[in-house]
Amino acid sequence: MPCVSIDCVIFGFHDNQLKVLLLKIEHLEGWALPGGFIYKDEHIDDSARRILHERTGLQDIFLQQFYVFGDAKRSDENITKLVFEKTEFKAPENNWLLQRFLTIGYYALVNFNAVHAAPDYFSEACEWHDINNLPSLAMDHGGIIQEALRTLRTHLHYEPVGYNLLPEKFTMPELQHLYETILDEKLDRRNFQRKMFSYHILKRLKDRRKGVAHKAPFLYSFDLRKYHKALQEGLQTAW
Amino acid sequence: MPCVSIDCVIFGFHDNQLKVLLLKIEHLEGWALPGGFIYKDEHIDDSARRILHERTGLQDIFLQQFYVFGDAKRSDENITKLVFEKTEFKAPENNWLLQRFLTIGYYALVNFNAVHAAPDYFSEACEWHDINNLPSLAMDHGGIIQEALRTLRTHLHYEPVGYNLLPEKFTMPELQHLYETILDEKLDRRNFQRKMFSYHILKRLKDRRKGVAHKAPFLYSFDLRKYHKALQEGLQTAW
DNA sequence: CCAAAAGTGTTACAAGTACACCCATGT
DNA sequence: ACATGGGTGTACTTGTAACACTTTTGG
Repeated sequence: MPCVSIDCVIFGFHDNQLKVLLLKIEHLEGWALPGGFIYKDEHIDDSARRILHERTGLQDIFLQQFYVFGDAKRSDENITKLVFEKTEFKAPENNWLLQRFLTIGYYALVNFNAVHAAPDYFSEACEWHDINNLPSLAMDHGGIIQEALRTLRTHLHYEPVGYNLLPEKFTMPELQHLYETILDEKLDRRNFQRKMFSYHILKRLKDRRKGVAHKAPFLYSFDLRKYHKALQEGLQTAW
Repeated sequence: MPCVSIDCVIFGFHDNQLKVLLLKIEHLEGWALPGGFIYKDEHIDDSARRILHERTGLQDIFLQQFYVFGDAKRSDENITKLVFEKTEFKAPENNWLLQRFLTIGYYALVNFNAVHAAPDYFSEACEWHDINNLPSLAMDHGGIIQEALRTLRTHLHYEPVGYNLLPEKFTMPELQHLYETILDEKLDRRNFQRKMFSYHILKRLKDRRKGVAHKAPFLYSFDLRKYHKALQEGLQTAW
């Protein structure tokens, strides 16, 4: 479909830091969000899923539309246009690829360790970047990331989030670090645990994390049935 | 811009009922949301504002993007296509107007009494309909209205809303009815008032509503400075 | 044996909920 | 005079926030 693209803000969690997957495109200065176009007969959610799969190899990912970026001037430094200008590829005069564009923002939550980042034809690199230490970004992609983060923070108050970002088994402190990183604020250990328990979406496993310094913490995993129920119905209490 | 439209769900409040402004289009069975297209050099928010102004004569209205409807099959009964089929107007073969469409949903909150509904060239009528008694609707417009209502209900918990839907002066029971109508639930009179006061966005006026049966209620209006501050920062406490 | 992280419980305060009485007005 | 809706206050329950002690483990 002409004049509309999809851009995905793909969040991962690693080393207690929130990461975003970015592409370095040849002949272009800044980094860019993985994006793509909508096929003629495709639901836009399927387009986003397809783009995500191409880039990460992952399927069945938490993915959500969050905003349409429709400033008329946002295409002034259109990535496609710049690439065309610097390569042998030529687009027909007045082709829609060179014109003003809308982009639909989706954000995705993925398990960092399960991702195999795959640069595409036009990309030199596909890498994770720390949300607090982003490189210079093309077009309005910096703003798109900030808006995605804002949305994620809001959603954190109504929906369970950890399942998508953490490995299957995790400790309570790890879950807490995830929340603290997303919200960018310190939380009280004891109150956090009580709140999490109150959602009834966690299963405490028999074993503990071994081999780490200090007291071995319990391992947990999500009770997926209850987790998805909570996702649908929302968490009754906000933060 | 081809293949993308904007549809506005325009909410008004009248007779203690929540209303939506709908168009009856000639040669078309169902009613439709006021919608339109995006000019080449226009921010999509400006497009929405323009469409709203054309239909209601109003400016400076509360207007907010809430979702993109991108099901590939949603254009199977494309309004434009149907109108073309039944009139002398002809579009070129394979014109984008006949193809698959995305629509960006905006919702607007307007003062019912200030609106002068204006049917456009293709419309027989432009009328308010009770949200609980909607006529049959074209395409996926019924779903769009439901999603807008869902969004409005959610926003009601974080943002002040009344200013856009009520006349300048109003009583506390009127404000409460508005909230009850949007949320579709009864609220406690005393707790509602306390909560509203706690936001510090209301000014109690000197006079009361006269000429009604029973005890004359106070009139209030919003403290606009504080109201807008609350809009930006959000209301700290949810419901 | 000790520093550092993990597990657990209690108390104080704020917010939300439920509820009852008095007052003013038009009929 | 009275029915009806409007104005206000108080007790109870629930949720949130602050905080301290004990346990385990690797170094």
